[in-house]
Amino acid sequence: MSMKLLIICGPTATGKTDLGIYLARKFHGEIISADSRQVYQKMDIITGKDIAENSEFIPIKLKIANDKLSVGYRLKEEIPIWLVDIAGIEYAFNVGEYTKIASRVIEDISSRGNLPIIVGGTGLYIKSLLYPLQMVTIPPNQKLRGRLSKLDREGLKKYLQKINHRKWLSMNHSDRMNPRRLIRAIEITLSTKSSSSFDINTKQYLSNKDALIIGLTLPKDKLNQRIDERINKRMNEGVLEEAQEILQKNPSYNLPSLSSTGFPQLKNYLDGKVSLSDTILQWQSAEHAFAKRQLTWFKSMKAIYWYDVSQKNYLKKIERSVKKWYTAIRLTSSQDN
RNA sequence: GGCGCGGUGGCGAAGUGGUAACGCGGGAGUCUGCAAAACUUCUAUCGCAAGGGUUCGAUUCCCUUCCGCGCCU
Repeated sequence: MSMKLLIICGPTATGKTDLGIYLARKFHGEIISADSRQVYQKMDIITGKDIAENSEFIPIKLKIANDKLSVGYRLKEEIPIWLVDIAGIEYAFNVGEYTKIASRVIEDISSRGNLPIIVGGTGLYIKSLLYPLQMVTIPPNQKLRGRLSKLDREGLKKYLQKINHRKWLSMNHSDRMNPRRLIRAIEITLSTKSSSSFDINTKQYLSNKDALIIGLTLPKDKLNQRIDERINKRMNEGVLEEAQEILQKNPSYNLPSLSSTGFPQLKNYLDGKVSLSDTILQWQSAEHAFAKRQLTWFKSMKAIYWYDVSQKNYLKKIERSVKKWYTAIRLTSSQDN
């Protein structure tokens, strides 16, 4: 038997979570968030978690590498949403950890006879679940990164060319100009040389997967309009207070969590550098740009079935095709089992 | 009415007698452990308010007009 996995992706503000809950209710599903920012605790408003505050976090014991992370779920309308609020703001969460944890959770849900539904807008996280074997699982080396971050682009380039010229040649123009990518490339070649720390236990858990990928989208102007409305809503819900509180507790600003869209803008306002109306405008256009990047990422995933959320019957259409997929017995691959 | 300053791409903003920095915004992309990140690339081609003049050549100098801002009466 192949394992069924439903995936809902798309840019922000298209109603992915609502759809997830709707489908979860129909098909005995549980949601696994694929969102690189909603993994952080406390950032409820700015990150748009949209889960009632009184919904408790229910931890689950799973054998995972890191004890700083608490794996678990929160309920929204009685549907579990996994992998939200699992890390502290000061923690640098990353794809590798996501892949490991999420795959365990998927197995867990599946083994209980429920349908795992991945919901999120972080394209890389979703990709990492679909093609886990290709993901090189070498953990970040903070010390090395610290040292390398002192080099400029030329320095990084020369270093990489020296230790792994083949890798350099394989990179495209954009990546060659990208310090982070250069550092990562160096990190990988050094670590592969020194030790055999390849962590291949990501398993082939999805090698016999049967995934249906649904993409939610909107015409550009409508999408931007929704984004703007959402930001206004967050302002009314008190993002400023939330941001203030976070800033007071986390003086170090180069945390991944604090690079979330909106945060730098709000920080500028709180520091008295920008007016409130400008802050909102800046946040809006940052969010528009983010949505655009999400869209270009998802555009390249050919397996996605797209639905325009502004169309009338999209819900029914989705439900119908999910039902068809979910109840079908997979015949294509006889190697399963 | 008089005097002064200014009118440059969607916005902000440099600049020069030989034909337009930069920032924002916008478009198109990259992507295998920071991905709501980081990075690449494109984005004024009868052009620099309008008209006239000087000049081999003016966005840049001169004159006039229009518009904006400030001050004065």
